[in-house]
Amino acid sequence: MPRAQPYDRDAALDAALTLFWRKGYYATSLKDIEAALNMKPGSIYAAFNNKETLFGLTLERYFRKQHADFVSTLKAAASPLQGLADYLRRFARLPLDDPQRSSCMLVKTLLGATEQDAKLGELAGQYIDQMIAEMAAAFELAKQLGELPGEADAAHLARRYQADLTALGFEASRRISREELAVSAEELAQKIEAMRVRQT
Amino acid sequence: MPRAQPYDRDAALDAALTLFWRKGYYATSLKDIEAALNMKPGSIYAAFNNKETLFGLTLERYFRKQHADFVSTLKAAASPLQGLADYLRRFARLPLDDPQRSSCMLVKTLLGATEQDAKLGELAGQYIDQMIAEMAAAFELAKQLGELPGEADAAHLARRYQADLTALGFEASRRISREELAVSAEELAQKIEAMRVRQT
DNA sequence: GGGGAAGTTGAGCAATCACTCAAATGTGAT
DNA sequence: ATCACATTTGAGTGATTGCTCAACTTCCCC
Repeated sequence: MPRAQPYDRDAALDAALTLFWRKGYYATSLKDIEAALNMKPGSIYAAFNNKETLFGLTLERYFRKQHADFVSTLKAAASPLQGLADYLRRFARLPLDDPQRSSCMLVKTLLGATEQDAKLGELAGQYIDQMIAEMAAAFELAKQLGELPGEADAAHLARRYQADLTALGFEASRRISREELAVSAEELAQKIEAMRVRQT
Repeated sequence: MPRAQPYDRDAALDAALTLFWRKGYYATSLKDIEAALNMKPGSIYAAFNNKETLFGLTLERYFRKQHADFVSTLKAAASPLQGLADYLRRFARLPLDDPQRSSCMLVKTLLGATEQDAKLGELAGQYIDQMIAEMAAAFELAKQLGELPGEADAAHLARRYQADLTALGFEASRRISREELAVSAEELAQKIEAMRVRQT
């Protein structure tokens, strides 16, 4: 008896995102996907071409969310450096069962990718580079606004910032209390704020 | 025509370690293992029980190496804090094609583990905790030697140190120049050294 | 109300997965 | 020499993998 209700692409991609984020590309089987999307194989392939393409779509979706989140946090802040510090502190406020605490999907994908299908790893790497570029833009803006000294290396600061974020995400993925995580986030945030030149 | 030369357990485990480190647990097939160890399936199962056990053995092997490396670096240093700083700087000196640059195997395993076989993830987590405990012992020793102030939180410092190390390893896994990596490592190392109280 | 177009279905494809075991053979004690 | 034991072999196990497709149902336009 074919022809159930047509699928909801947004809902399906969200479900796939949750699944892939949690289990990773290799450990997720099409059976898992069928169950999570409530779709039969034929429909899945008609809609998303194949497993790899579907994963790519979810990765892009994840990136867009993270990117939008980062940008909106920066815009809401009083200054670039303040926004960067705020973004770090937000990590500590995430509830223990928040999916965000299960480590960044881009990092997991990059680390889990093998050379045999390097596409996914490269894709994740590109998205991470885009995030870093966005961070570098924030540091650059801070320079232009006089928040940072003129000799500051925005590109380097951005790479370090992203690495700190990765490390914080890794800490969060361990069994750690919110208080401990908050202390770590606070330290990193203050390190950012301490870079601000005295506005004499 | 059976019965080739008997296998060399150490060499086999080293080969398996390299393979698993590079590709991860799920993406590594028994075909890959057969080729890397130059053993047929029967021999592999006679020697290592199954794939999961073999992976566990390689993970332990990896941990032992990392642990021994850390401990010897600390012992060679003039003081605990100096040793911790040295260990960070060693990262930057690794050649670009060193397997160590492809991110810590424990971290990769922890992030790649799913709940369906959580054993491997838990195992990796335990080894990481042991590394953190070793780091905490170093910070504690630094306190007792008067290198650190009495109110320093060794456990917290160790967790942050490990997170920094993870972040550095992640930076190293990206396509990054040795110089850039050296700058990051130097920053982290100086952060450690800056904690030293003035020996008046 | 007739007829494509679009889309879902689910059985089943070849390939691969982790894994097994009877047969073959080298090894060491007698 | 002989024999029991230990160990490797590799074809082959059933299960699962990612994926295909003919059949079918619903929708929309005429």
